[in-house]
Amino acid sequence: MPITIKDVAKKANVSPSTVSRALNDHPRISTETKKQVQELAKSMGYVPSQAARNLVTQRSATIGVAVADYLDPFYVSLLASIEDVALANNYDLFVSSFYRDRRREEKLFDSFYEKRLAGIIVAGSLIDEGYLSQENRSVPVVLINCFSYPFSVSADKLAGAKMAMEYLVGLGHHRIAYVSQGKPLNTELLRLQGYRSVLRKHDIPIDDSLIVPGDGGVIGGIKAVSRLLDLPEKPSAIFCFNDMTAIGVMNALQKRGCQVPRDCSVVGFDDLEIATYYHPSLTTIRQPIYRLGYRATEMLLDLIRSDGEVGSEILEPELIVRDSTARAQD
Amino acid sequence: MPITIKDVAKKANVSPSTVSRALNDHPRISTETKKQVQELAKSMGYVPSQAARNLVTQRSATIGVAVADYLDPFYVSLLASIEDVALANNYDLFVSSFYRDRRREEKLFDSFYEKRLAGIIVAGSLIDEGYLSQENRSVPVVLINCFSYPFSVSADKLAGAKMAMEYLVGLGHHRIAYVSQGKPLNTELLRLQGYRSVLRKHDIPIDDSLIVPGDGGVIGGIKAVSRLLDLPEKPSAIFCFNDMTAIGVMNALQKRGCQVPRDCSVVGFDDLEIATYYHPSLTTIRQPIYRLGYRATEMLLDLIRSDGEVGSEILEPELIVRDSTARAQD
DNA sequence: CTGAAAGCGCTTACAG
DNA sequence: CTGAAAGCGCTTACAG
Repeated sequence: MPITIKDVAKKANVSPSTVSRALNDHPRISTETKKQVQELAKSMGYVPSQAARNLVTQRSATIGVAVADYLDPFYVSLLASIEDVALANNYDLFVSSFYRDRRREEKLFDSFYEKRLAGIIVAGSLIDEGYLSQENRSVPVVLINCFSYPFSVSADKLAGAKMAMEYLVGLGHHRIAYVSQGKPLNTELLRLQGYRSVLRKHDIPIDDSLIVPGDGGVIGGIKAVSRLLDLPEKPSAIFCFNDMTAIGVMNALQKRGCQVPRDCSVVGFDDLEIATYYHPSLTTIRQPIYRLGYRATEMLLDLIRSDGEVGSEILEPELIVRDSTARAQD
Repeated sequence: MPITIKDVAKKANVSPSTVSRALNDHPRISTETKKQVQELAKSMGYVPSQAARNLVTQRSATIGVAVADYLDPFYVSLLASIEDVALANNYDLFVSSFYRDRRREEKLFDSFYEKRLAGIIVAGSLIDEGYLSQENRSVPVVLINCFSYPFSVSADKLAGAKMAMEYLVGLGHHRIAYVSQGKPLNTELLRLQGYRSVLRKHDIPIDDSLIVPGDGGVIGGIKAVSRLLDLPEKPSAIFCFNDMTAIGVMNALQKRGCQVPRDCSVVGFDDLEIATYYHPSLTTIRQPIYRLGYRATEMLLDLIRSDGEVGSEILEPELIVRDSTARAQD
């Protein structure tokens, strides 16, 4: 059994109250007893029980973070800045993934709520504005990349998709495919909207057979390619939902003897580390990952501290040109 | 403020004890009141406080998982099986990374202990057997890939390294480099031991300039290559600490105009998803990732339930031949 | 089958 | 500056 505050009190010949105050640097306590108690507690290996403390103070210093997919480095990279801000403010993190499964996301939220966490950040939510109906549960929730939710930080997916498409069109590509995530979420619909609007703007006809579903991961990209290469008229460029999809796409293209970028250009979305190191390196739309996590956490801390009104924030993405794109051939 | 058991009791005109029993499916309670209370609680949106429950029952249904690096998919893949076993046994997971930093690992352990978690799994520990000295803190700890710790599950790194080296030597390679993780951990030393023993066995002289440090990630692999390509006599094959390192290595080789596998063979360790999808696909040593996490969690549950003696377990790795390796040229 | 009471390990007004 | 007491939200022997 762990050592309790009473054990320390007994050994120090003081009351539990005094031990508590000593350990919490309370002002009204003599420097002497404070130091004595602190040393004794340490030597006994005393570690306070967070559960007991949270219960009595009615607050918690833990933030819950739910990410869509551990295996997508985008979400994992987000954790770095979330952790930086959280630790700097003496919060720690409870991280979990819901594997792009709505049920699991709901369960995760329940389990966070049972723990009475101070607040929750969800990245890649499938519930989206659904969190609004949870407002009777009094816990602040901030979403990343769901701009329709009032407390959220997002990269501008529409602008990002437009950049990618303008760039490809500018290279002379007319048959441009889009490999989606396969789920009709906001973040998906905005990319698709960008895809369509740029084509329309340049009077390029929209061919729905060039819009194929992926799954947000490598496998989805691979499957998408086999559909695209079976088309009577193949695409000369492929815009992908994200970098993981793009890696699957590039891999499948190369396996089928289709050189990137000579025979087909590929553009991703996210700018993961692997985008730089894949061969060929990947042209992509960089999401401001660090800023996303940073601002989301600051926003959550604001909500925790003051219930203050905060709006949804939108950050600008950036086109990063690398070796997976080239001029259209003819 | 969240709804408490008292709120439900008042509204249901029963005592808090009865509410508690109804919600916990206690046997000695009438089916009728049980159902009534359960429905009322649900309609009121009552969610029990885990902190309060843990405090009074003196146990927790949460397992802490500390992994060396979120950005290395090896660790993240481990989470899948850990989660499977944990959820099947009604435990949930508290996951965190210590970013290959010993201080952070220590802090993480403290923070886990404050939460009085049921047990802890550490993958890629830098503390290793150091956890033994923490035994006064009464929490079971299972390590993954640290076979010198009594409660651990590991892949056989020595055997894995030997497989990789025997395979390369069998292809006719004599100048084989090793890119390490850069830290003198067990898991590293065993690979090095395997590297050396195979060379010795085949009477190939050991050239220490071919042993260069990486950092367990892509960047380390890239840096290692610039050192290797500056050698007067270049290696014809490179054995890498892990797949992430190998990706850095392959990338740097290709950037410097060195074709893989024609000019240089590369072997990784882990068999991450990306090993299949990188171009060229990576020959590697497969760690039984799912089994590692699975057995570690079962072992931890045994410890939680019975304090029973458990030994350290070693699982066999497997050589996966792909396209990053070829016969030596001359 | 149900309720009143004690207690888990803390913190914090309230006295002194 | 220190201690006794109450209480956070639960569970669970102990009575009835």
